[in-house]
Amino acid sequence: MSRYQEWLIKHIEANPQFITPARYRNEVLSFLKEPLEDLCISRPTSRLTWGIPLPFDDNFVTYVWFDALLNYLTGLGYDPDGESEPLFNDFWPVAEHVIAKDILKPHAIFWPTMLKAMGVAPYQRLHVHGYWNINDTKMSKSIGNVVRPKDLAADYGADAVRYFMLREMSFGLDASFSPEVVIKRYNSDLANDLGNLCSRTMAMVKKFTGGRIPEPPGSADELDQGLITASTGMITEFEEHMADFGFHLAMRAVWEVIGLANRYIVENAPWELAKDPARRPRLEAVIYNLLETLRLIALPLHAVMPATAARIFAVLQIEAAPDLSAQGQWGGILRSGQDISLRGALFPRLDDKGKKQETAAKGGSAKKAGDKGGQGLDFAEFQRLDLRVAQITAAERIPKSERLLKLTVEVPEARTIVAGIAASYQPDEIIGRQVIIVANLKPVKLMGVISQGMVLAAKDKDGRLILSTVSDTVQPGSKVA
RNA sequence: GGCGAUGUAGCUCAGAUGGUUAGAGCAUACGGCUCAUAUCCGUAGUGUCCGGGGUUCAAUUCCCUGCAUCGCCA
Repeated sequence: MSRYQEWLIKHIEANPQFITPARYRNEVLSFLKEPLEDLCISRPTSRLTWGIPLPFDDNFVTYVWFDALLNYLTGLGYDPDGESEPLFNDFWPVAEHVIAKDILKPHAIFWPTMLKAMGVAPYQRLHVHGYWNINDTKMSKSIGNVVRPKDLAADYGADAVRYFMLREMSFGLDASFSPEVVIKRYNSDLANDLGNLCSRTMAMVKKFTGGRIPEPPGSADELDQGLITASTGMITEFEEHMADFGFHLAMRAVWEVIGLANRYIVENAPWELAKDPARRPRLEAVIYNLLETLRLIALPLHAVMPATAARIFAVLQIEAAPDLSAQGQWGGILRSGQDISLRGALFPRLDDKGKKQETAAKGGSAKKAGDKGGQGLDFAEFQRLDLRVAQITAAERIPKSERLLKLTVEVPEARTIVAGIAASYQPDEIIGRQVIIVANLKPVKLMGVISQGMVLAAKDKDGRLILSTVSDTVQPGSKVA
């Protein structure tokens, strides 16, 4: 790889957009300041039971980081002898990679190097995103705090979920998911801002302009001009941010116009204009401008919230397929005189409780089993317990607490568990021990430390706690059942 | 242990090639409107810009170091 190090540095420097966001570009460049070592692409079959057999040696396989790139190439019909299929020639030159931050190195360094060595051009760009945390803890199958997109869509609607995902995460950084955050975003951005803007605008159409789209005004005052400039500017801003994978910024750009439109209503107070017949032309101009703004808002939203955008277009009686460049200008599309109306809210407000559902950690049927109680434990219920052998790798007292120790255990991934055993054990005497833990308890915060599980212990008659364990050493993380 | 990213208002994030009063949204408080999904608009804030050292006339912004979180590697 060292042979291509200089080339790669130059390529990244010459193409600032090659790796985005820029923080990851910097990360790669600083990694490349050190000499690149060659990597071994094979593993002996004695160590790796899976993998792709190497054609020239039965005792070795190759595996993901090397093999995956080859699949991308051959999947498109790449041929090393230059006889690649049209698919490859069409798609490879415009390919962009989207990855999580943990596999930055293979995609930013190993693969471009491999491609260069093969004489194949690198992909256009590499986009790096962070992780979704769940209630401030890692999403993990062993903790069981997994969020299922289908459940979310059922709870909030696919459009709302799509919006949330793109708006809440600053692309590149980690983000935090919780039902509370979703509901907050939903209510403030979708219900209050966008939904209510549509609602109040359409109500005024009904009340003040006979349910019809008014004629476009012949002139624009300062307020109108501000709205026009902002709305049309939003289209290009949206396109730029989307192209850069700045999804949250793209969303923000749209919401700035939504906010502006809400202000425009207050500043013009159509309900006042409606009281004076002489100001009828101004009233109609204001309504028209609002409808036109709604149309322009729905245009970029089509990419993110297709159903919502379609509904707005339907309300405005626009039949043409959404097209940013063809319809992104102010005016000329709404058909004056058309009867229009909106029935129902775009995004009915959610109350904190009503819609709030435990999306994490609970299997539906198991939840039922838990309700029975009292009559003894049925087997399904028992099966919900995830008991595992954990190896203690670190232990320390939690300041100001008499009972609590903060343990780091391997199951086999590292976890922090707060255990109330400080009265019975010194931290260093338990390091290295194996204990049995409940691995799928909901994380809780104890004395400011998040505990991901619970250590089982027996209580002696004098109140001393004796740690549970297994009778022989086993692999950390082994299930107890 | 090594490399790196991140650390800015209660929360999520912007931002400045170093230079007068550091920003936005949400949350909070108060005020206003009534077209609207108890929605909207306005006003008000608060910040040792992670800690410590250094360079400088001047650092939150540059350098060093420490701490915390996350990722990669060993």
